[in-house]
Amino acid sequence: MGRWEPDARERLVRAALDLFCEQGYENTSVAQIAERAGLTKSTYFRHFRDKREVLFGGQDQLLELLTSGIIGAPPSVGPLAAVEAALVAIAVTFTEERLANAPRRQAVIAGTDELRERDALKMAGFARAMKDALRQRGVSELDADVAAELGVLAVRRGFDRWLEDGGDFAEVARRALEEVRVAAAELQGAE
Amino acid sequence: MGRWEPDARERLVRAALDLFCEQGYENTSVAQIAERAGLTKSTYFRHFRDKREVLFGGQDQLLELLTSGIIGAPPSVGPLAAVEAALVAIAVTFTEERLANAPRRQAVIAGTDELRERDALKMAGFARAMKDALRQRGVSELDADVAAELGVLAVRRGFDRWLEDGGDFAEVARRALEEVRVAAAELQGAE
DNA sequence: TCAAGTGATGGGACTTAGTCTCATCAACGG
DNA sequence: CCGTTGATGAGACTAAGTCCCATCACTTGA
Repeated sequence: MGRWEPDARERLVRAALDLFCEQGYENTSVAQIAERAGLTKSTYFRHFRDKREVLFGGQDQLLELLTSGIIGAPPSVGPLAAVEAALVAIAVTFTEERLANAPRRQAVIAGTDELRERDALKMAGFARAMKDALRQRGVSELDADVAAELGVLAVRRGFDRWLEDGGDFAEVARRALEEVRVAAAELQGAE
Repeated sequence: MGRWEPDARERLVRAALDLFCEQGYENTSVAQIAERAGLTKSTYFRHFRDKREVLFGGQDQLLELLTSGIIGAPPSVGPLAAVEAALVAIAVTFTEERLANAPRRQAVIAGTDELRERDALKMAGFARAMKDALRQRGVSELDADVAAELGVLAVRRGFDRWLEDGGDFAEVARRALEEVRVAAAELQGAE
């Protein structure tokens, strides 16, 4: 395991975020990112499959956590309770350090179509993972779809609130899901 | 309004879909698409902003239809009924001709991450449009979010069924929304 | 102590997406 | 018949992303 300066990957992430904030995503080249990290373009593409991905690292881990969170929930509980377990499961990745960088990261993503595209795909991946995991629990295709979609909505809303208020993501997400669940219920009769 | 061979845009769409099916999306270059359409790369990029967009034409129109469908719904009806009006409004774009090309188009999209990404962004755009339109009706931020997300889910599910069975999209989508609505209701107590 | 192996990196050639600018050509109005 | 307009062609250019090979740091085993 040869190594010169360690943490090449993290250095690339930091360099990218800094540059994107300083001069914008579009005005930043991969070569520039690599250079600031003390590396080259070749090395960049060994760590990230494209220019966007440097902002979306570690989301594969989230997929696994969501899946195992749902599958690991007690067999007796319903789909939404299983989704809640999934939200709690991913909370371990929402660390202080992540919170520190999140505002800048979100600002960059929000300002670039190319990045919002990647973000949308990641969210769709979350929904897909939760749906598949729910199906494994014997939940119907329709119920799994609805529960997963409400789950993703809760993640999005919970994340937004976490950005503002901080605190324990598990608790924030739990409240967001409850909120969404009640809204979905009350939507029924409202004419 | 000078014109040589008419319908350049449609020719590009057809050429692209054919080539993507014949040799795959990744193995097809924009220059190839343009050449088969009897045009050049320059002209291609005047009609579509990138290589992906040739498969997603006319979705701006859908945004307008969704928005006006929701805003134009009777003021007395609830969020989900307004969403239903939006689904009915977009049905005019789901023509026989579109149905004919849809299977091949879906197959290409499903097989390429880059295209699934664009698809996810479009769906997120639908949700955003519906949410904003609902907000204009005075619907709360939370309720608008939930109703819009359920609406997009209904569009997705309705579209899948329309691909298989054909028929009137308005009716199919209406049924899909009703289905989703009932599922969301029954999800509440299920333990 | 040194030689071979391994894994991460550097470097450069190459293809293609996408932008930009300028020339051209067909239709249309007067 | 001429000037304008709008769509196209052509080609230069930048940067993303791929590929291949050389190189260097570190490890392992004799």
